[in-house]
Amino acid sequence: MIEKTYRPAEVEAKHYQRWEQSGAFAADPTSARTPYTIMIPPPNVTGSLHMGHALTFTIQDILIRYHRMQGRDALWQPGTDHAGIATQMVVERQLAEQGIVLDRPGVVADANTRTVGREAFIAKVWEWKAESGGTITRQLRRLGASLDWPRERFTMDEGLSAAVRKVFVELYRQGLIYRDKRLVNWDPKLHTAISDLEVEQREVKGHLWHFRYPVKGMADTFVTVATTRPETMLGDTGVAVHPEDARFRDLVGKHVMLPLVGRRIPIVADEYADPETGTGAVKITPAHDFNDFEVGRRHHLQAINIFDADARLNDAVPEPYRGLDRYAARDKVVADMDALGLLDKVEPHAHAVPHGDRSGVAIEPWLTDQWYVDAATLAKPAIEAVESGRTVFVPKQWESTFFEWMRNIQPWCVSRQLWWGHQVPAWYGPDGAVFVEPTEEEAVAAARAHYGKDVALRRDADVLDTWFSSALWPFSTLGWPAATPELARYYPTDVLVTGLDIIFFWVARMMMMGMRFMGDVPFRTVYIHALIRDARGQKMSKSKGNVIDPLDLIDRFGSDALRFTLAALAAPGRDIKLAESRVEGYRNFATKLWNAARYAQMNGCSPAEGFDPTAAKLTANRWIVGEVARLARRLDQEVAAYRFNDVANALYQFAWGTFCDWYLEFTKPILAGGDAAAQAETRATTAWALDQLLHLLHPVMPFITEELWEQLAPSRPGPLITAPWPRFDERHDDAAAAAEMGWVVRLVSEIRTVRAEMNVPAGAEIPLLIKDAGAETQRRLATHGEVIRRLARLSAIDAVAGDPPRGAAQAVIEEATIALPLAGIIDLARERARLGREVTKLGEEIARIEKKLGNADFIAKAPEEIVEEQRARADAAAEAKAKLEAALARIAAA
RNA sequence: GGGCGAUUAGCUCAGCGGUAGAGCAUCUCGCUUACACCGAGAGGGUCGGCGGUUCGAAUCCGUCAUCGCCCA
Repeated sequence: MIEKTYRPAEVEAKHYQRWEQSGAFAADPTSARTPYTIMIPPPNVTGSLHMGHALTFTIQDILIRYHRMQGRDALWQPGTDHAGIATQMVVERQLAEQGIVLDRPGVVADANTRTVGREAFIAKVWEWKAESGGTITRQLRRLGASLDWPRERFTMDEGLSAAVRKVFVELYRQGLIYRDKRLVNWDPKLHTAISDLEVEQREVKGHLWHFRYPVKGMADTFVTVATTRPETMLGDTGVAVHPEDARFRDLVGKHVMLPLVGRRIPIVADEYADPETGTGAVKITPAHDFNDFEVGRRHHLQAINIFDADARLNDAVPEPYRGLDRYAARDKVVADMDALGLLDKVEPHAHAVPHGDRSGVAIEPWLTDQWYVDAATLAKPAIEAVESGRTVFVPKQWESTFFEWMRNIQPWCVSRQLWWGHQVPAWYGPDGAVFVEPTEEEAVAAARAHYGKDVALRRDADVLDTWFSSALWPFSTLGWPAATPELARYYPTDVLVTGLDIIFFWVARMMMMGMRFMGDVPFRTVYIHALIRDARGQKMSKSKGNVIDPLDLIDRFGSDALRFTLAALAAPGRDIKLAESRVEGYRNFATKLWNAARYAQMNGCSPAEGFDPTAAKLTANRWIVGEVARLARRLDQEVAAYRFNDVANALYQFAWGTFCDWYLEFTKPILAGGDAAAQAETRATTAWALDQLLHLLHPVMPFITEELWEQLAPSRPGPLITAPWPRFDERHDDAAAAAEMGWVVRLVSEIRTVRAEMNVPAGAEIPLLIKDAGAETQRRLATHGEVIRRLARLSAIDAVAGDPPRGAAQAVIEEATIALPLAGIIDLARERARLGREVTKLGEEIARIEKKLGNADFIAKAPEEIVEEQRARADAAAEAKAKLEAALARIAAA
């Protein structure tokens, strides 16, 4: 017996365990079925489930469960990435609490601290991973995600690491990886280069300092430059002015004497200097600004590095400034310039300052030796793959974002100054010669061949960007470089699902590497979903305190309710504002479904062996069969178009509206009545329709549907998760039944409206009279009288030949006029007013349509069927209006 | 500064060339044995402004305004 209320917590744990243990999530490389593959975009191993995850994984799970039921060999590949910086930070912080610091250059251990070496540290990270690294994978289970867990991979696994080394070596040999000295985003706190994508611009209220630089050889002549970073002036090697700027034309080619330093630096003409900004002259510090670096290159200016790894001033600056932190240096430079009378003015100035997204400190453009991937070359085939449609973006508009980024892609700095990650497979000989090989043995052999003897080699200390390994994910997880059956079968995958915030991280890099090493796209479709925001549209963040925890919502409302909410809100191309009331609403929906199942069970509606829905005889039953078929077809279309909001809405409307509000109500008089055959057919149909609904809902609400599937029948051939997706054909449709039940619905609704407006007590049973009923209407009344009586709370239904009695409330339904004789109950004035409003409304509609039909251009140019439709509507409205006017006349006469 | 997107019922959003919709909220009535996490009914919108294309525009185009996001 189904309990009175649904308790998600127990049900969810039970079914997830059963599914997982029974192998229901497993792909089968040996099967003859067509594969359907989704690679999980690997979440960060340090991460825990947030709303963005909940959305993206709900969508992926819907797709996977749907296609699994469709009979596809579904592979949803799980795993996590090693998140170099994030993981290293977590473990470093833990060690710091115990007074242990990494033994890195510049680190001095005092009496209270011990140091840990590289190998020991890496061992600590693995320990941490074993203990705490499974958080997100456990949480994904709470969400119901049906990942093929035994296939779980980690980017630092041996197999995936071998793939990384192979790719690095091959790209190096092909000249697509090289070492270069360029400006990188340097994080002075974490002591590593970081990617552009890990840099966030933060609006900072700073100042614009105006410095006067004396022009050499021209007494009392100064060039005034404005800067937000005074301390960098110690590294200035030029001043730029716009070539068209008349104010400075005479100064181009001359030099200024850099104050405090005493360096003679040139004034150059470069379009980078904006005459509208600041003073129109701009100081150039090639070693510490990306734009200045380019200017410096164009004019052959020296690049003087003035910072060390901590962003303290180094020995390249005059003695008094050495060793100062950049902010202390700023104060001192400003004070010293002021003392020299060279500080022209200081203005408040709000500007964007790049910050490391992990460390939170201002990043420093810094000249270092790093490893680079020639991304522009790798991007070309990826761009072509999207141009030619081999990979398609949904929604399509994201393709332009992809192109924009890929066509302007910069060299990809892949080295990081960390310990946790894939160490660069490069070894250096005593003279600096580099040997890039997959293994140390091979490097040693290469060195021996090179030097003619064994020499001591030093391995490059850097590790690779986490995204380097993630980029290989679509094939490295399948066993590449080995030619596994999985690789042959599941690559290219069907769809990559991700949010737009991460489009470049995953999509771009996986595309580049997939094209290069597999010769084919990694995924045929890229589905980009929206970002989740809070109810007010703000980005969720811990600092704002507006984070909604998906696990908290699961605890309170159930996993299915959260999943349904996310699906319902996942309209393509729009941000999602999540309000808790929505989740609550869909929890109610789950309860509604639960209760509908209880009703079915209490009335003995259990699945009938061999029941053929197309052979049902009762109109109501034929109707619901057709409605189920219509819903299933609709869902197929919506899933194919990735319209998850429409999937959810169609299910909601059908389940709550069509099935519960109407069909189950229709079954009540039949099941309470006497006809045994009708009862048996109705029980079987109810059970059947409910079963179909459970199938159709399962991808979105897997837990409650599985539970009801189990409880509604004593034995089932298997769990719902592996049940085949329902398929229907035209034999399931019955247009006549649909028309007939539609009429019943309209009639009942009309009577209810009149009752409510006339203030008929809800419990009162009143008679219904029908005037001018045609043969079909009479037949329908005879067939459905009982249902109509019950749903509209009528005492009797009678056809009348003449006019209904005075003082009856009236309404029109098709050719018939219905009357509710309420003499003494209804307020005639009120009824007159009501009918009058109806007549006016119809009159307005008729006038609108007539105006259209009176337009010769409309008749001439609009499609025939549109014109016909308008005529039909005008006729119907005119007929209804005539009947209501007659009804009004009868009242007026009373 | 460049690009993208949004502006539709009190709120959150669908609809994207031919009758303005949903959920929530509001109001009225109702414990009619599946369900008060419920049922029945109702009210509420000149679809941001202006201009254009079209027989016809919430829907296409232009422009302005406001608000977001991304990139400089």
